[in-house]
Amino acid sequence: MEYTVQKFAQMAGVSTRTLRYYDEIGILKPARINSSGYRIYGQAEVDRLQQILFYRELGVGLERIKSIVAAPSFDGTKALKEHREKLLEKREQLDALISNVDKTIALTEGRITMSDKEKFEGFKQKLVDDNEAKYGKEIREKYSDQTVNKSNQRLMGLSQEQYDKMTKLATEVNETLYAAFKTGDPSGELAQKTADLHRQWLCYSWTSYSKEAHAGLAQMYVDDPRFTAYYDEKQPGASEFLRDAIFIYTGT
Amino acid sequence: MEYTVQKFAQMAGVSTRTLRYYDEIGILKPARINSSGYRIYGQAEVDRLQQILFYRELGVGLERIKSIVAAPSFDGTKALKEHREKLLEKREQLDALISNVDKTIALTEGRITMSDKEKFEGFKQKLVDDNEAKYGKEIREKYSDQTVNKSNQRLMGLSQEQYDKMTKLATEVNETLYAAFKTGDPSGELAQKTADLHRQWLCYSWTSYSKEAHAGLAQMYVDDPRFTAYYDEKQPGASEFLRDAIFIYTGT
DNA sequence: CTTTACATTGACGTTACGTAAAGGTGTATA
DNA sequence: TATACACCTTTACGTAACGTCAATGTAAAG
Repeated sequence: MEYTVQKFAQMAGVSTRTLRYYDEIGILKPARINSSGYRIYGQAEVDRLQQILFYRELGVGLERIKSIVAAPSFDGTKALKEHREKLLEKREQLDALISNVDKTIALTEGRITMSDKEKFEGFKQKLVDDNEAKYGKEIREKYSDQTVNKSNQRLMGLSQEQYDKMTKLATEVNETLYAAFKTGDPSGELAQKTADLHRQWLCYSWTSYSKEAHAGLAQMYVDDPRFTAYYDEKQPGASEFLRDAIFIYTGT
Repeated sequence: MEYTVQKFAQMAGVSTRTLRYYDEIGILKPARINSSGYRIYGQAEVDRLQQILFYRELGVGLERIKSIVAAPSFDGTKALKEHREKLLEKREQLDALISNVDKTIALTEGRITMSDKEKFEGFKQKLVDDNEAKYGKEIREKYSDQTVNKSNQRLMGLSQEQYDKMTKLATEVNETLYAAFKTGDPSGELAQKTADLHRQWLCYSWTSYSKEAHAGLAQMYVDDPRFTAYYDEKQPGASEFLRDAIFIYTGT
Protein backbone atom coordinates (compact mmCIF):
# COMPACT_ATOMS: atom_id res chain seq x y z
CA MET A 1 0.00 0.00 0.00
CA GLU A 2 1.28 3.46 -0.92
CA TYR A 3 0.22 6.70 0.65
CA THR A 4 0.54 10.38 -0.13
CA VAL A 5 1.20 12.72 2.80
CA GLN A 6 -2.42 13.49 3.47
CA LYS A 7 -3.61 9.90 3.31
CA PHE A 8 -0.78 8.81 5.50
CA ALA A 9 -1.34 11.59 7.99
CA GLN A 10 -5.05 10.95 8.19
CA MET A 11 -4.59 7.26 8.75
CA ALA A 12 -1.99 7.73 11.44
CA GLY A 13 -3.73 10.63 13.10
CA VAL A 14 -0.93 13.15 12.71
CA SER A 15 -0.73 16.38 10.74
CA THR A 16 0.90 16.70 7.32
CA ARG A 17 3.14 19.30 8.86
CA THR A 18 4.38 16.69 11.29
CA LEU A 19 5.25 14.35 8.44
CA ARG A 20 7.11 17.09 6.60
CA TYR A 21 8.92 17.99 9.78
CA TYR A 22 9.89 14.40 10.33
CA ASP A 23 11.22 14.30 6.81
CA GLU A 24 13.11 17.52 7.39
CA ILE A 25 14.86 16.30 10.51
CA GLY A 26 15.50 12.97 8.84
CA ILE A 27 13.61 10.83 11.28
CA LEU A 28 11.12 9.53 8.73
CA LYS A 29 11.85 10.01 5.07
CA PRO A 30 9.32 8.97 2.43
CA ALA A 31 9.97 5.78 0.49
CA ARG A 32 10.33 7.80 -2.68
CA ILE A 33 9.52 11.11 -4.31
CA ASN A 34 7.36 10.89 -7.41
CA SER A 35 7.86 12.86 -10.65
CA SER A 36 5.96 15.87 -9.29
CA GLY A 37 7.97 16.01 -6.11
CA TYR A 38 5.25 14.43 -3.95
CA ARG A 39 6.22 12.35 -0.96
CA ILE A 40 5.16 8.72 -1.29
CA TYR A 41 5.15 6.53 1.79
CA GLY A 42 5.15 2.73 1.85
CA GLN A 43 4.84 -0.14 4.26
CA ALA A 44 8.18 0.32 5.96
CA GLU A 45 7.32 3.94 6.72
CA VAL A 46 4.01 2.94 8.27
CA ASP A 47 5.75 0.64 10.69
CA ARG A 48 8.46 3.14 11.41
CA LEU A 49 6.01 5.90 12.17
CA GLN A 50 4.25 3.58 14.55
CA GLN A 51 7.50 3.00 16.41
CA ILE A 52 8.20 6.72 16.47
CA LEU A 53 4.78 7.46 17.90
CA PHE A 54 5.23 4.85 20.59
CA TYR A 55 8.36 6.59 21.73
CA ARG A 56 6.79 10.01 21.38
CA GLU A 57 3.91 8.92 23.58
CA LEU A 58 6.43 8.06 26.24
CA GLY A 59 7.81 11.58 26.09
CA VAL A 60 11.06 10.76 24.35
CA GLY A 61 12.45 13.65 22.29
CA LEU A 62 12.56 13.29 18.53
CA GLU A 63 16.32 13.60 18.45
CA ARG A 64 16.68 10.63 20.76
CA ILE A 65 14.03 8.70 18.89
CA LYS A 66 16.01 9.30 15.75
CA SER A 67 19.15 7.86 17.19
CA ILE A 68 17.21 4.89 18.53
CA VAL A 69 15.29 3.81 15.46
CA ALA A 70 18.11 4.70 13.09
CA ALA A 71 20.62 2.56 14.96
CA PRO A 72 21.63 -0.52 12.98
CA SER A 73 21.22 -2.61 16.10
CA PHE A 74 17.62 -1.49 16.53
CA ASP A 75 15.45 -4.45 17.45
CA GLY A 76 11.82 -3.66 16.78
CA THR A 77 10.37 -6.52 18.77
CA LYS A 78 12.53 -5.84 21.77
CA ALA A 79 11.59 -2.20 21.58
CA LEU A 80 7.92 -3.15 21.59
CA LYS A 81 8.30 -5.19 24.72
CA GLU A 82 10.01 -2.28 26.37
CA HIS A 83 7.24 0.02 25.20
CA ARG A 84 4.83 -2.28 26.88
CA GLU A 85 6.65 -2.06 30.19
CA LYS A 86 6.81 1.68 30.03
CA LEU A 87 3.17 1.99 29.15
CA LEU A 88 2.22 -0.14 32.11
CA GLU A 89 4.33 2.13 34.27
CA LYS A 90 2.58 5.12 32.83
CA ARG A 91 -0.69 3.53 33.65
CA GLU A 92 0.37 3.09 37.22
CA GLN A 93 1.21 6.75 37.38
CA LEU A 94 -2.16 7.58 35.91
CA ASP A 95 -3.82 5.37 38.48
CA ALA A 96 -1.94 7.24 41.18
CA LEU A 97 -3.26 10.49 39.78
CA ILE A 98 -6.80 9.15 39.68
CA SER A 99 -6.59 8.02 43.25
CA ASN A 100 -5.21 11.45 44.05
CA VAL A 101 -8.28 13.05 42.52
CA ASP A 102 -10.49 10.66 44.44
CA LYS A 103 -8.75 11.60 47.63
CA THR A 104 -9.00 15.29 46.86
CA ILE A 105 -12.71 14.95 46.27
CA ALA A 106 -13.03 13.18 49.59
CA LEU A 107 -11.01 16.02 51.07
CA THR A 108 -13.35 18.71 49.83
CA GLU A 109 -16.24 16.70 51.13
CA GLY A 110 -14.53 16.75 54.49
CA ARG A 111 -14.16 13.01 54.75
CA ILE A 112 -10.37 12.95 55.04
CA THR A 113 -7.34 15.19 55.37
CA MET A 114 -4.40 15.41 53.03
CA SER A 115 -0.89 16.73 53.45
CA ASP A 116 0.44 19.24 50.95
CA LYS A 117 2.88 16.66 49.71
CA GLU A 118 0.16 14.14 49.08
CA LYS A 119 -1.63 16.65 46.93
CA PHE A 120 1.02 16.29 44.28
CA GLU A 121 1.26 12.53 44.28
CA GLY A 122 1.07 11.13 40.80
CA PHE A 123 2.31 14.18 38.98
CA LYS A 124 5.96 13.48 39.35
CA GLN A 125 7.29 11.26 36.62
CA LYS A 126 9.26 8.29 37.71
CA LEU A 127 12.54 8.75 35.90
CA VAL A 128 13.76 5.19 36.08
CA ASP A 129 17.11 4.42 34.62
CA ASP A 130 16.62 1.74 32.00
CA ASN A 131 19.47 -0.45 33.05
CA GLU A 132 18.84 -0.23 36.73
CA ALA A 133 15.23 -1.17 36.23
CA LYS A 134 16.17 -4.10 34.06
CA TYR A 135 18.83 -5.49 36.35
CA GLY A 136 16.66 -4.92 39.37
CA LYS A 137 13.96 -6.98 37.76
CA GLU A 138 16.28 -9.82 36.89
CA ILE A 139 17.58 -9.97 40.40
CA ARG A 140 14.13 -9.93 41.83
CA GLU A 141 13.05 -12.76 39.57
CA LYS A 142 16.08 -14.79 40.47
CA TYR A 143 15.89 -14.59 44.21
CA SER A 144 12.25 -14.21 45.02
CA ASP A 145 11.33 -17.39 43.24
CA GLN A 146 12.11 -19.57 46.20
CA THR A 147 9.02 -18.52 48.04
CA VAL A 148 5.85 -20.52 47.99
CA ASN A 149 3.07 -19.81 45.56
CA LYS A 150 5.67 -18.03 43.57
CA SER A 151 4.08 -18.40 40.18
CA ASN A 152 0.86 -16.87 41.29
CA GLN A 153 2.46 -14.03 43.15
CA ARG A 154 4.89 -13.24 40.46
CA LEU A 155 2.22 -13.28 37.82
CA MET A 156 0.03 -10.94 39.78
CA GLY A 157 2.98 -8.81 40.73
CA LEU A 158 2.45 -9.24 44.44
CA SER A 159 4.99 -9.57 47.21
CA GLN A 160 4.79 -12.41 49.70
CA GLU A 161 3.50 -10.03 52.30
CA GLN A 162 0.84 -8.65 50.01
CA TYR A 163 -0.22 -12.11 49.00
CA ASP A 164 -0.60 -13.18 52.60
CA LYS A 165 -2.66 -10.14 53.39
CA MET A 166 -4.83 -10.81 50.40
CA THR A 167 -5.66 -14.36 51.37
CA LYS A 168 -6.24 -13.29 54.95
CA LEU A 169 -8.63 -10.61 53.71
CA ALA A 170 -10.51 -13.15 51.62
CA THR A 171 -11.13 -15.23 54.73
CA GLU A 172 -12.26 -12.18 56.63
CA VAL A 173 -14.71 -11.27 53.89
CA ASN A 174 -16.25 -14.68 54.11
CA GLU A 175 -16.52 -14.67 57.87
CA THR A 176 -17.90 -11.19 58.11
CA LEU A 177 -20.36 -11.86 55.33
CA TYR A 178 -21.62 -14.91 57.17
CA ALA A 179 -22.15 -12.93 60.37
CA ALA A 180 -23.70 -10.00 58.53
CA PHE A 181 -26.09 -12.22 56.66
CA LYS A 182 -27.55 -13.39 59.92
CA THR A 183 -28.45 -9.82 60.89
CA GLY A 184 -30.44 -9.60 57.65
CA ASP A 185 -29.63 -5.89 57.25
CA PRO A 186 -27.39 -4.97 54.28
CA SER A 187 -27.11 -1.40 55.52
CA GLY A 188 -26.05 -2.46 58.99
CA GLU A 189 -22.63 -2.05 60.43
CA LEU A 190 -21.49 -5.60 59.86
CA ALA A 191 -22.66 -5.68 56.26
CA GLN A 192 -20.95 -2.38 55.53
CA LYS A 193 -17.79 -3.71 57.08
CA THR A 194 -18.04 -6.69 54.77
CA ALA A 195 -18.32 -4.37 51.80
CA ASP A 196 -15.31 -2.43 52.95
CA LEU A 197 -13.25 -5.57 53.44
CA HIS A 198 -14.33 -6.66 50.03
CA ARG A 199 -13.12 -3.41 48.57
CA GLN A 200 -9.77 -3.82 50.27
CA TRP A 201 -9.50 -7.32 48.89
CA LEU A 202 -10.30 -6.07 45.41
CA CYS A 203 -7.56 -3.51 45.51
CA TYR A 204 -4.97 -6.25 45.40
CA SER A 205 -6.06 -7.50 42.03
CA TRP A 206 -7.45 -4.36 40.49
CA THR A 207 -5.29 -1.74 38.91
CA SER A 208 -7.58 0.93 40.24
CA TYR A 209 -10.70 1.09 42.29
CA SER A 210 -13.89 2.79 41.29
CA LYS A 211 -17.25 2.68 42.94
CA GLU A 212 -18.96 1.89 39.69
CA ALA A 213 -16.79 -1.09 38.97
CA HIS A 214 -17.20 -2.35 42.50
CA ALA A 215 -20.96 -2.14 42.20
CA GLY A 216 -20.76 -3.78 38.79
CA LEU A 217 -18.83 -6.68 40.20
CA ALA A 218 -21.36 -7.01 43.00
CA GLN A 219 -24.13 -7.36 40.45
CA MET A 220 -22.08 -9.92 38.62
CA TYR A 221 -21.81 -11.96 41.79
CA VAL A 222 -25.52 -12.45 41.42
CA ASP A 223 -25.64 -12.92 37.67
CA ASP A 224 -22.61 -15.11 37.21
CA PRO A 225 -23.16 -18.65 38.47
CA ARG A 226 -19.49 -19.04 39.27
CA PHE A 227 -19.69 -16.60 42.11
CA THR A 228 -23.23 -17.35 43.09
CA ALA A 229 -22.35 -20.98 43.53
CA TYR A 230 -19.50 -20.12 45.83
CA TYR A 231 -21.17 -17.62 48.10
CA ASP A 232 -24.56 -19.30 48.15
CA GLU A 233 -23.18 -22.71 48.92
CA LYS A 234 -22.83 -22.09 52.61
CA GLN A 235 -25.60 -19.57 52.81
CA PRO A 236 -28.26 -19.39 50.09
CA GLY A 237 -28.94 -15.78 49.23
CA ALA A 238 -25.52 -14.59 50.38
CA SER A 239 -24.58 -13.32 46.90
CA GLU A 240 -27.58 -11.05 46.75
CA PHE A 241 -27.01 -9.90 50.28
CA LEU A 242 -23.42 -9.01 49.46
CA ARG A 243 -24.53 -7.19 46.36
CA ASP A 244 -27.06 -5.13 48.31
CA ALA A 245 -24.48 -4.28 50.93
CA ILE A 246 -21.99 -3.17 48.28
CA PHE A 247 -24.63 -1.11 46.48
CA ILE A 248 -25.32 0.72 49.70
CA TYR A 249 -21.60 1.02 50.41
CA THR A 250 -20.86 2.52 47.02
CA GLY A 251 -23.98 4.67 47.10
CA THR A 252 -25.31 3.25 43.86
CA MET B 1 2.25 26.58 56.01
CA GLU B 2 4.35 29.04 54.04
CA TYR B 3 6.78 28.18 51.30
CA THR B 4 9.55 29.91 49.40
CA VAL B 5 9.82 29.14 45.69
CA GLN B 6 12.29 26.32 46.10
CA LYS B 7 10.41 24.59 48.91
CA PHE B 8 7.19 24.92 47.04
CA ALA B 9 8.67 23.69 43.79
CA GLN B 10 10.31 20.72 45.42
CA MET B 11 7.16 19.65 47.16
CA ALA B 12 5.02 19.97 44.07
CA GLY B 13 7.57 18.43 41.72
CA VAL B 14 7.88 21.40 39.41
CA SER B 15 10.82 23.72 38.68
CA THR B 16 11.29 27.12 40.21
CA ARG B 17 11.31 28.51 36.70
CA THR B 18 7.82 27.12 36.23
CA LEU B 19 6.62 28.94 39.33
CA ARG B 20 8.18 32.19 38.19
CA TYR B 21 6.66 31.74 34.77
CA TYR B 22 3.25 31.08 36.30
CA ASP B 23 3.65 34.26 38.29
CA GLU B 24 4.67 36.14 35.16
CA ILE B 25 1.66 35.07 33.13
CA GLY B 26 -0.55 35.68 36.13
CA ILE B 27 -1.85 32.16 36.50
CA LEU B 28 -0.43 31.64 39.99
CA LYS B 29 0.78 34.64 41.93
CA PRO B 30 2.46 34.23 45.34
CA ALA B 31 0.44 35.05 48.42
CA ARG B 32 2.81 37.89 49.18
CA ILE B 33 6.26 39.26 48.55
CA ASN B 34 8.49 39.65 51.60
CA SER B 35 10.73 42.59 52.38
CA SER B 36 13.59 41.21 50.28
CA GLY B 37 11.39 40.65 47.27
CA TYR B 38 11.10 36.90 47.80
CA ARG B 39 7.96 35.10 46.68
CA ILE B 40 6.04 33.53 49.54
CA TYR B 41 3.34 30.96 48.81
CA GLY B 42 0.57 29.87 51.15
CA GLN B 43 -2.18 27.32 51.42
CA ALA B 44 -4.42 28.77 48.75
CA GLU B 45 -1.55 28.66 46.27
CA VAL B 46 -0.88 25.01 47.04
CA ASP B 47 -4.43 24.10 46.19
CA ARG B 48 -4.46 26.27 43.14
CA LEU B 49 -1.28 24.76 41.76
CA GLN B 50 -2.78 21.34 42.23
CA GLN B 51 -5.75 22.35 40.13
CA ILE B 52 -3.48 23.81 37.50
CA LEU B 53 -1.43 20.64 37.31
CA PHE B 54 -4.54 18.54 36.95
CA TYR B 55 -5.53 20.55 33.92
CA ARG B 56 -2.01 20.58 32.57
CA GLU B 57 -1.88 16.80 32.81
CA LEU B 58 -4.91 16.72 30.59
CA GLY B 59 -3.09 18.75 27.95
CA VAL B 60 -4.99 21.97 28.48
CA GLY B 61 -2.99 25.09 27.56
CA LEU B 62 -1.99 27.48 30.32
CA GLU B 63 -3.95 30.31 28.79
CA ARG B 64 -7.13 28.26 28.96
CA ILE B 65 -6.33 27.02 32.42
CA LYS B 66 -5.95 30.62 33.50
CA SER B 67 -9.36 31.56 32.25
CA ILE B 68 -10.85 28.48 33.90
CA VAL B 69 -9.41 28.76 37.39
CA ALA B 70 -9.60 32.55 37.43
CA ALA B 71 -13.29 32.56 36.58
CA PRO B 72 -15.41 33.70 39.52
CA SER B 73 -17.81 30.84 38.84
CA PHE B 74 -15.05 28.29 39.20
CA ASP B 75 -16.27 25.33 41.21
CA GLY B 76 -13.34 23.31 42.49
CA THR B 77 -15.29 20.21 43.41
CA LYS B 78 -17.13 20.08 40.14
CA ALA B 79 -13.85 20.54 38.31
CA LEU B 80 -12.36 17.64 40.21
CA LYS B 81 -15.15 15.33 39.22
CA GLU B 82 -14.63 16.35 35.63
CA HIS B 83 -10.90 15.74 35.99
CA ARG B 84 -11.74 12.28 37.15
CA GLU B 85 -13.82 11.57 34.07
CA LYS B 86 -11.10 12.85 31.81
CA LEU B 87 -8.44 10.82 33.54
CA LEU B 88 -10.51 7.68 33.15
CA GLU B 89 -10.85 8.51 29.48
CA LYS B 90 -7.14 8.93 29.25
CA ARG B 91 -6.68 5.59 30.86
CA GLU B 92 -8.92 4.03 28.28
CA GLN B 93 -6.76 5.55 25.60
CA LEU B 94 -3.68 4.23 27.29
CA ASP B 95 -5.27 0.81 27.50
CA ALA B 96 -5.98 1.00 23.79
CA LEU B 97 -2.33 1.78 23.21
CA ILE B 98 -1.21 -1.11 25.35
CA SER B 99 -3.46 -3.50 23.52
CA ASN B 100 -2.06 -2.04 20.34
CA VAL B 101 1.45 -2.92 21.47
CA ASP B 102 0.29 -6.39 22.42
CA LYS B 103 -1.22 -6.84 19.01
CA THR B 104 1.86 -5.53 17.29
CA ILE B 105 4.00 -7.99 19.20
CA ALA B 106 1.66 -10.78 18.14
CA LEU B 107 1.98 -9.45 14.62
CA THR B 108 5.74 -9.66 14.58
CA GLU B 109 5.48 -13.16 15.94
CA GLY B 110 3.25 -13.99 13.01
CA ARG B 111 0.25 -14.89 15.08
CA ILE B 112 -2.12 -12.31 13.65
CA THR B 113 -2.39 -9.67 10.94
CA MET B 114 -3.07 -6.00 11.40
CA SER B 115 -4.33 -3.33 9.08
CA ASP B 116 -2.34 -0.14 8.76
CA LYS B 117 -5.17 1.73 10.40
CA GLU B 118 -5.16 -0.58 13.38
CA LYS B 119 -1.51 0.16 13.89
CA PHE B 120 -2.33 3.66 15.01
CA GLU B 121 -5.18 2.82 17.32
CA GLY B 122 -4.80 4.53 20.65
CA PHE B 123 -2.62 7.39 19.53
CA LYS B 124 -5.37 9.69 18.44
CA GLN B 125 -6.71 11.79 21.23
CA LYS B 126 -10.43 11.82 21.55
CA LEU B 127 -11.16 15.53 21.34
CA VAL B 128 -14.58 15.38 22.86
CA ASP B 129 -16.46 18.60 23.19
CA ASP B 130 -17.34 18.97 26.85
CA ASN B 131 -20.95 19.85 26.38
CA GLU B 132 -21.64 17.30 23.74
CA ALA B 133 -20.17 14.58 25.86
CA LYS B 134 -22.19 15.63 28.85
CA TYR B 135 -25.48 15.90 27.02
CA GLY B 136 -24.84 12.73 25.14
CA LYS B 137 -24.31 10.91 28.38
CA GLU B 138 -27.48 12.25 29.93
CA ILE B 139 -29.49 11.23 26.94
CA ARG B 140 -27.98 7.79 26.90
CA GLU B 141 -28.76 7.32 30.57
CA LYS B 142 -32.31 8.48 30.08
CA TYR B 143 -33.26 6.32 27.18
CA SER B 144 -31.18 3.22 27.48
CA ASP B 145 -32.51 2.48 30.92
CA GLN B 146 -35.56 0.76 29.63
CA THR B 147 -33.63 -2.28 28.56
CA VAL B 148 -33.34 -5.35 30.66
CA ASN B 149 -30.46 -5.93 33.03
CA LYS B 150 -29.95 -2.23 32.90
CA SER B 151 -28.26 -1.83 36.24
CA ASN B 152 -25.62 -4.37 35.52
CA GLN B 153 -24.90 -3.14 32.05
CA ARG B 154 -24.83 0.44 33.03
CA LEU B 155 -22.55 -0.20 35.93
CA MET B 156 -20.12 -2.09 33.81
CA GLY B 157 -20.45 0.39 30.99
CA LEU B 158 -21.58 -2.19 28.52
CA SER B 159 -24.14 -1.88 25.75
CA GLN B 160 -26.95 -4.39 25.40
CA GLU B 161 -25.18 -5.93 22.45
CA GLN B 162 -21.92 -6.23 24.34
CA TYR B 163 -23.64 -7.73 27.32
CA ASP B 164 -25.34 -10.35 25.16
CA LYS B 165 -22.06 -11.23 23.55
CA MET B 166 -20.42 -11.53 26.91
CA THR B 167 -22.94 -13.96 28.30
CA LYS B 168 -22.87 -15.92 25.06
CA LEU B 169 -19.09 -16.11 25.33
CA ALA B 170 -19.30 -17.35 28.90
CA THR B 171 -21.47 -20.23 27.75
CA GLU B 172 -19.09 -21.00 24.92
CA VAL B 173 -16.14 -21.07 27.31
CA ASN B 174 -17.93 -23.61 29.44
CA GLU B 175 -18.91 -25.83 26.55
CA THR B 176 -15.55 -25.74 24.88
CA LEU B 177 -13.78 -26.37 28.15
CA TYR B 178 -15.95 -29.42 28.72
CA ALA B 179 -15.14 -30.80 25.29
CA ALA B 180 -11.46 -29.96 25.59
CA PHE B 181 -11.19 -31.57 28.98
CA LYS B 182 -12.25 -34.86 27.46
CA THR B 183 -9.33 -34.76 25.02
CA GLY B 184 -7.02 -34.49 28.02
CA ASP B 185 -4.54 -32.32 26.12
CA PRO B 186 -4.21 -28.71 27.31
CA SER B 187 -2.04 -27.86 24.31
CA GLY B 188 -4.54 -29.28 21.86
CA GLU B 189 -6.63 -27.25 19.48
CA LEU B 190 -9.80 -27.35 21.54
CA ALA B 191 -8.06 -26.38 24.74
CA GLN B 192 -6.33 -23.49 23.04
CA LYS B 193 -9.64 -22.39 21.61
CA THR B 194 -11.03 -22.42 25.13
CA ALA B 195 -8.19 -20.23 26.29
CA ASP B 196 -8.80 -17.83 23.44
CA LEU B 197 -12.53 -17.66 24.15
CA HIS B 198 -11.68 -17.06 27.76
CA ARG B 199 -9.45 -14.20 26.79
CA GLN B 200 -12.23 -12.69 24.70
CA TRP B 201 -14.60 -13.02 27.60
CA LEU B 202 -12.15 -11.35 29.91
CA CYS B 203 -11.81 -8.36 27.64
CA TYR B 204 -15.36 -7.35 28.47
CA SER B 205 -14.65 -6.87 32.10
CA TRP B 206 -11.00 -5.96 32.09
CA THR B 207 -9.77 -2.54 31.31
CA SER B 208 -6.86 -4.02 29.47
CA TYR B 209 -5.57 -7.41 28.63
CA SER B 210 -2.12 -8.70 29.42
CA LYS B 211 -0.74 -12.19 29.18
CA GLU B 212 0.63 -12.01 32.68
CA ALA B 213 -2.67 -11.04 34.21
CA HIS B 214 -4.46 -13.69 32.19
CA ALA B 215 -2.04 -16.34 33.42
CA GLY B 216 -2.34 -14.95 36.92
CA LEU B 217 -6.09 -15.29 36.84
CA ALA B 218 -5.75 -18.84 35.54
CA GLN B 219 -3.62 -19.69 38.55
CA MET B 220 -6.17 -18.08 40.79
CA TYR B 221 -8.84 -20.33 39.31
CA VAL B 222 -6.97 -23.14 40.95
CA ASP B 223 -6.09 -21.36 44.19
CA ASP B 224 -9.35 -19.59 44.86
CA PRO B 225 -12.13 -21.94 45.95
CA ARG B 226 -14.77 -19.69 44.45
CA PHE B 227 -13.67 -20.51 40.96
CA THR B 228 -12.53 -24.01 41.63
CA ALA B 229 -15.94 -24.86 42.99
CA TYR B 230 -17.63 -23.62 39.87
CA TYR B 231 -15.46 -25.22 37.22
CA ASP B 232 -14.81 -28.43 39.07
CA GLU B 233 -18.41 -29.01 39.93
CA LYS B 234 -19.30 -30.48 36.58
CA GLN B 235 -15.86 -31.81 35.88
CA PRO B 236 -13.36 -32.35 38.68
CA GLY B 237 -9.95 -31.12 37.59
CA ALA B 238 -11.38 -28.68 35.07
CA SER B 239 -9.88 -25.66 36.84
CA GLU B 240 -6.39 -27.02 36.59
CA PHE B 241 -6.92 -28.07 33.03
CA LEU B 242 -8.06 -24.57 32.15
CA ARG B 243 -5.08 -23.10 33.93
CA ASP B 244 -2.68 -25.33 32.01
CA ALA B 245 -4.33 -24.44 28.73
CA ILE B 246 -4.10 -20.74 29.49
CA PHE B 247 -0.47 -21.05 30.58
CA ILE B 248 0.34 -22.61 27.23
CA TYR B 249 -1.78 -20.06 25.43
CA THR B 250 -0.03 -17.15 27.08
CA GLY B 251 3.35 -18.80 26.75
CA THR B 252 4.02 -18.58 30.46
C1' DC C 1 -11.11 24.51 -19.35
C1' DT C 2 -11.91 25.77 -15.02
C1' DT C 3 -12.61 24.63 -10.35
C1' DT C 4 -11.25 22.27 -6.40
C1' DA C 5 -8.41 19.54 -3.70
C1' DC C 6 -3.95 18.55 -2.71
C1' DA C 7 1.11 18.95 -3.19
C1' DT C 8 5.55 21.72 -2.65
C1' DT C 9 9.07 24.89 -0.13
C1' DG C 10 10.11 28.75 2.69
C1' DA C 11 9.61 31.42 6.80
C1' DC C 12 7.95 33.34 10.79
C1' DG C 13 5.04 32.49 15.22
C1' DT C 14 3.90 29.93 19.53
C1' DT C 15 3.97 27.46 23.92
C1' DA C 16 6.12 26.34 28.14
C1' DC C 17 9.49 26.43 29.81
C1' DG C 18 15.47 25.56 30.15
C1' DT C 19 19.50 27.91 30.86
C1' DA C 20 22.72 31.34 31.76
C1' DA C 21 24.15 36.06 33.40
C1' DA C 22 24.52 39.53 36.81
C1' DG C 23 23.51 40.62 41.06
C1' DG C 24 21.07 41.01 46.01
C1' DT C 25 20.03 38.26 50.75
C1' DG C 26 20.52 35.13 54.92
C1' DT C 27 23.11 32.37 57.75
C1' DA C 28 26.68 29.23 59.34
C1' DT C 29 31.49 28.91 60.07
C1' DA C 30 36.76 30.20 60.06
C1' DT D 1 34.16 40.30 60.98
C1' DA D 2 34.92 38.18 56.82
C1' DT D 3 33.64 34.92 53.75
C1' DA D 4 31.61 31.07 51.85
C1' DC D 5 27.56 29.26 50.21
C1' DA D 6 22.91 28.44 49.36
C1' DC D 7 19.17 30.86 48.15
C1' DC D 8 16.58 34.68 46.01
C1' DT D 9 15.79 38.31 42.20
C1' DT D 10 15.18 40.12 37.12
C1' DT D 11 16.54 40.13 32.31
C1' DA D 12 17.18 37.74 28.30
C1' DC D 13 18.16 34.60 24.89
C1' DG D 14 17.51 29.48 23.52
C1' DT D 15 14.62 25.24 22.40
C1' DA D 16 11.40 21.63 20.73
C1' DA D 17 7.84 20.41 17.94
C1' DC D 18 5.26 21.78 15.50
C1' DG D 19 1.02 25.64 13.75
C1' DT D 20 0.15 28.80 10.42
C1' DC D 21 0.48 31.64 6.66
C1' DA D 22 2.21 32.65 1.82
C1' DA D 23 3.34 31.77 -2.79
C1' DT D 24 3.18 28.38 -6.16
C1' DG D 25 2.82 23.94 -8.80
C1' DT D 26 -0.16 19.46 -9.92
C1' DA D 27 -4.09 15.94 -10.36
C1' DA D 28 -8.65 14.84 -10.83
C1' DA D 29 -13.49 15.96 -11.55
C1' DG D 30 -17.26 18.27 -13.79
